[in-house]
Amino acid sequence: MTFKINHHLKNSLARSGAITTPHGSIETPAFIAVGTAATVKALTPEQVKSTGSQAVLANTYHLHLRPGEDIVSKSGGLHDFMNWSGPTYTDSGGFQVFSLGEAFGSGVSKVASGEEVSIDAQDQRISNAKKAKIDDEGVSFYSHIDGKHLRLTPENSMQIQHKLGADIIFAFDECTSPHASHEYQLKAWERTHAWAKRCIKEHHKLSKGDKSYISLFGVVQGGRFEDLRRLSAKELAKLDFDGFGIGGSFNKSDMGTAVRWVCEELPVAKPRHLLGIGEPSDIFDGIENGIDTFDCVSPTRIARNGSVYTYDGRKNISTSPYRSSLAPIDTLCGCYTCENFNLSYLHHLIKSSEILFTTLLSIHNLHFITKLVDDIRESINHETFYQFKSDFIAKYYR
RNA sequence: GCCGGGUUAGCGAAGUGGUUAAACGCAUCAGACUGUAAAUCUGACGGCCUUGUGCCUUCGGGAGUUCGAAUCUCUCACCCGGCA
Repeated sequence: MTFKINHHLKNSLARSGAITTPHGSIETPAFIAVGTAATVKALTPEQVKSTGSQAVLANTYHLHLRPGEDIVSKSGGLHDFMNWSGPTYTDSGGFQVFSLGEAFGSGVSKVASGEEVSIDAQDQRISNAKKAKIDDEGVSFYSHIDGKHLRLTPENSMQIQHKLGADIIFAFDECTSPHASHEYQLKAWERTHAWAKRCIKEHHKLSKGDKSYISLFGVVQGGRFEDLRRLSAKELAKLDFDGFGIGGSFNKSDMGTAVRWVCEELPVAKPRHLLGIGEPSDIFDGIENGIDTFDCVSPTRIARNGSVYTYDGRKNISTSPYRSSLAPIDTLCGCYTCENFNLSYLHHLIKSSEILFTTLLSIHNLHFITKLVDDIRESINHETFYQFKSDFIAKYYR
């Protein structure tokens, strides 16, 4: 993998460039479609490509559970298995440490509401769940499919990811809650940092000296704390990573600042991926503060739940106002769905539980976000970023 | 015409003499969704308002038995079977 920067936006951390992998290039900034189980839900690879998506990110934990990395490997690896010829990423399973552990049943997700939730209340709600348990060696899970006891460590996360064979893989990390204390975040960071070193060692062993094949990104943690975020980035920067992911669960309000702290410490020449973030305002803030790539389930998930992005904001088109609308989702959108179907039809498909709606709305949402990031890239190249951002945000959040 | 079964919220349906009817589905109407336990989840769903520990209404219609009836009796209406 190589990374080349084309243009730095003046007075900003933002830049445009390209990541080149064995399976093709990614023009950055870029939005990476999420295909957790080796499929972007509801879409064929051709449809994914038609939305403008340049790469797909799959998940180590989920593919390890089902069908198992050996099956994927025997099919020729992730690319052949899912018939996606472009670049691929795999997440390490680190997020599942969080979503099946601390966040299990607590209502806390990638982005917290900002309301403080007491730890006692959280413990109460999740006390009866068989949640993931973290120790310094690794993490014990209980399969959400059959309850079987499983274990992920930095070493086996690397082994699994090498068998899956994505172009870019992530170090195994601990994603923490935004409600966690400084004391806990420090402890978690120390663990994640130790794991990072073990991931590099195992990755080198598995690569057998051929580093051009699979690239490894380290994951910055540190929660909401500036000192820990900077420390994490600075220390990871010293290690032999090909790029970096920025992880953790955020409060909406400190999304931009946390990213800036980190990107000010990371080496300029290596790509930075903001893990799991993808709302329009967050994408602008991330890019402005130095992010090159994003992945997020939001476009495809909200599509399956009846919501769409438009230049006038997010809308739930399963609601009654859209029952008889003859307009497309967005008159400014050039996606397959907007060019061929009106809202009354899409509303009807949703209300009838016709599975086609999941495909049509996913196409629209992926196209929308991908196009937005494409336009942002152009605005960086033309030094019109700030005007583009303020125009978009003013209309979107009006 | 006779015999039997039935009629509870927009629909289906629980409740079959004893707090305050309407559980549970579906439909409807909203809200949520950010490295996917998610085509999912949450809430509202007889009426009214001043939104409360509030008021009113309601088990096909009517009459009766009873301290007390959606529940038992009679009667009328309608629906579904069966037999003529």
